[in-house]
Amino acid sequence: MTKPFPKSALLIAGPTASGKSALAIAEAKRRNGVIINADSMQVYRELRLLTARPSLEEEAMVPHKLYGHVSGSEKYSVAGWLRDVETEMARCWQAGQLPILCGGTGLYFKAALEGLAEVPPIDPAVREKWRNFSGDVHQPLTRLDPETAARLNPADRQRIVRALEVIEGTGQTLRHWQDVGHTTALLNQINVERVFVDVSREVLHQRAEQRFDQMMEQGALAEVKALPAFDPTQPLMKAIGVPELLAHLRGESTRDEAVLRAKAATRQYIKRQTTWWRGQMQGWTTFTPA
RNA sequence: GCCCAGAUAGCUCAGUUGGUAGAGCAGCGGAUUGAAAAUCCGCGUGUCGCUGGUUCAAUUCCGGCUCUGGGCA
Repeated sequence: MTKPFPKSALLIAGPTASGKSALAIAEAKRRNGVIINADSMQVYRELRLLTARPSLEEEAMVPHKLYGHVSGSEKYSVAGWLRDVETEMARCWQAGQLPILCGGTGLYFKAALEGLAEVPPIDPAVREKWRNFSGDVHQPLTRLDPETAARLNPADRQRIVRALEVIEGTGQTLRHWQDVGHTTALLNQINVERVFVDVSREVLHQRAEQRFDQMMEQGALAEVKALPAFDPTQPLMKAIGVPELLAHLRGESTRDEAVLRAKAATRQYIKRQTTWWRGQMQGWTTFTPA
């Protein structure tokens, strides 16, 4: 009887511009680690600059996975990410390396720690139908799935559309699938160390704004200009800076206005990330970089 | 120097026929299960430029001053 090799993982989360990547690199060097991206936007190939992906130099220092591995034309989401992470973690353990999940997307960490409802795949035609539906969507949901409709704010179109595609695509309510059970959490039975990089709001704002100025100097406009004509509903088209800079390129705002708006969007994102970890992610060790 | 306009929330502005004021944006708080850097909900944070006068009461009316635009010199 051989004792099973104790599997471990290190999770590094924190708001944007908190210094997660630097910590991840230091830990990866020290502990024979592989950095695995846990950020919903840094997966997109087309946006290295605007998503503040680790630089080529940084990527050369220690192994980095799931950065820029997805095309912006794909409909990537938490489910795809879970599949990809599972593969990468298995490879790490096989090679005797420590997986280090690093990123700022709360939902991704939550899904990895707690699992995800096992909703069967939904016919793309059904998804498209509701996503492109132009009228009120709350009414139809009230008819098809009154319980979920009552639960959701009538203005929360995105969640309503999801509930609609689930009830129509599977014949069961979203609530049903969520109650039936979750996938086994990826990090179940694994020795997990959770670190939340905590930096004061004031410093985050200052760093994020400075960082956006640097992005502009390094060619953020060119990056946006080079984007293929993706459907505006593709996730990467909503990455902070993309809508703002596109509006500027269309002549709808000055460069300065676009920069100010993108910086404001970054501050608002920092606030939502902070709220998420405050409310959803109890039990993380906080770490404040020197 | 003179004339005109303006001065109200962090910003851009609205408003009060005299009873201490409200929009957008910013900000702050919250929610969050296949788009999550998404999506949604909640919250005004104020010497109404300063200073006298009239008035029971002035941010509002009147005078003076300061500052900022614009015009005339």
